[in-house]
Amino acid sequence: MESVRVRFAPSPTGPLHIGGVRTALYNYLFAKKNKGTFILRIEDTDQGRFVEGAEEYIMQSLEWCGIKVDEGIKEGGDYGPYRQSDRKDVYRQYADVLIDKGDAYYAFDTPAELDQLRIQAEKTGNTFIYNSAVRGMLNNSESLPENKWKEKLNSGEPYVIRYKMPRNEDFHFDDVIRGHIVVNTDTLDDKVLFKSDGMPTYHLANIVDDHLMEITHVIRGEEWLPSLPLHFMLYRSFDWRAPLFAHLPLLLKPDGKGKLSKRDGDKMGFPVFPLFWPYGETAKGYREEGYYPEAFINMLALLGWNPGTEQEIFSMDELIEAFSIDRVGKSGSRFDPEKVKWFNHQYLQKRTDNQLAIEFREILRTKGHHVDIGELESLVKIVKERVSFVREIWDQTDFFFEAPKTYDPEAVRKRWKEDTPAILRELKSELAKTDNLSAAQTEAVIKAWIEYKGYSTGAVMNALRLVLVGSLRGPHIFDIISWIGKEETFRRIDKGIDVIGR
RNA sequence: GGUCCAUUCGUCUAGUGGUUAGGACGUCAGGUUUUCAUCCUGGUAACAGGGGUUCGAUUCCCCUAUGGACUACCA
Repeated sequence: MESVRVRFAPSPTGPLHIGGVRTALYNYLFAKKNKGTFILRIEDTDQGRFVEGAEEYIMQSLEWCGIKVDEGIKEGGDYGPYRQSDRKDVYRQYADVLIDKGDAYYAFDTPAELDQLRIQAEKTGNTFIYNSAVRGMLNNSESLPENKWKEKLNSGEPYVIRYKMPRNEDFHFDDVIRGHIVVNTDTLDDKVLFKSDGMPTYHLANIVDDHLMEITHVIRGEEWLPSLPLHFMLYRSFDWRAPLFAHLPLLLKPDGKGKLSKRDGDKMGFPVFPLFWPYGETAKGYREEGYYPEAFINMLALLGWNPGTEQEIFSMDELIEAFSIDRVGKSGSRFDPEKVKWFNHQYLQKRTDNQLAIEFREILRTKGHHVDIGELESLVKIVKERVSFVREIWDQTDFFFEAPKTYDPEAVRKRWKEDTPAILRELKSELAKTDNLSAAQTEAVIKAWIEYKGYSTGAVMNALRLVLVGSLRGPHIFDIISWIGKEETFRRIDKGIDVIGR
């Protein structure tokens, strides 16, 4: 049995967005599920759109996501080079093969001339298609006499090589996700295969490389579906066996219209990139926003694919095990930023207190607090289930580190009565009698005391919370007292009485 | 405009020629929590429309509508 080889083939024109990451992920899952090879090929045949740093960004993004490349620029492999600009020399000979076979030809039309034709066609409500219908009237080796076009060629006049799309043929082919598709070749055009700058276009480079790299399955975005007939046609012309194709549905904008684009992130307040992109127009990434790669990947995997069971939380290994291309949907998926947060919450709960303490310690440092890791573990334990992100731990625990500076006026109005200061002072002296202020011990002491005195539990507890936290929020009050200690508790009671007064 | 693709709760989706059309996110309500959040329980909400085929269509076919992709010497 032939081994599976798939490739993710982005073009380094900027940061990879989540749609691209998902394509990479599905390729990876498919490869690993089938004990195959995942290849990263950089398609940089358009020199004009090359963006510095993009290639490195792509590799780092995959790494952060836990998508491991088997063959690629950094990893090496037997089918390199893995960057198309480094393969420049291999493409021309294949274009020539097509010319020799009569399946391609030289064309000398300038971009300006073609633009003109398109504009003219548009005026009459038509679309200009460079194909068998007009080929003979244009400036190419099909229309010109042989001596004429050879002369142009020899004189160094710029030219492109175009594929000679057959006339009026119903062309049948299959897509793993879409099924059987039939297209009449008259609706297709004579695509440029080789550009005047000496570089191949996507179509040629892609087919040649997939063949040379022995790719068995092409899994890519749906935006390529319209050019699939051309690609199959090329395989036929070369007399190569075509790989299987699977076109993934697109990711759509959360608010409705159109496919998700790189600009949507900042516009709608959620990241569309895995990592921060520091060049040009800067854009935030999931990593910097505090998402775990496992959560990000889990969400992405389920956007357009489902396991057919009700399981939702998947590790990468579980995804590999469960993945199947037949369970990829046909329609576009609207990206929902809310659901990623939920996934992150799930993954955060699965982390150990020690891991979270280490992560939180970094944030604490930036706030100027240096706390023993053991203490942080006990703190994290108290609040972890309340948060979805590590950075939110600070929002839930700021009052553990800093006494309240202000007191929520609304809470004061509702919970601070005439006799509150006196009660709190009483409570203080009651607590002073105890040395052990564990949460359980504190709870026992306070509750017994409240009962003995016949006070209202709500009144005491809320007032106490108010002086300790500054507002009516946060975890159990006994946990707070236990963590900050007796002295700090007393200081806060005094300060609260002093500031709130009466 | 042309070509191709798609269409189940607001969103991601399961599903079947006969189901109370299932789950998750969100949302709402109740419970737990002396607070807030979490959590638990419950509710809300969908087969785009019209024709067929059929004893019966959400499911199969056609049309329409809507959405999307492509329509470059970009990928």
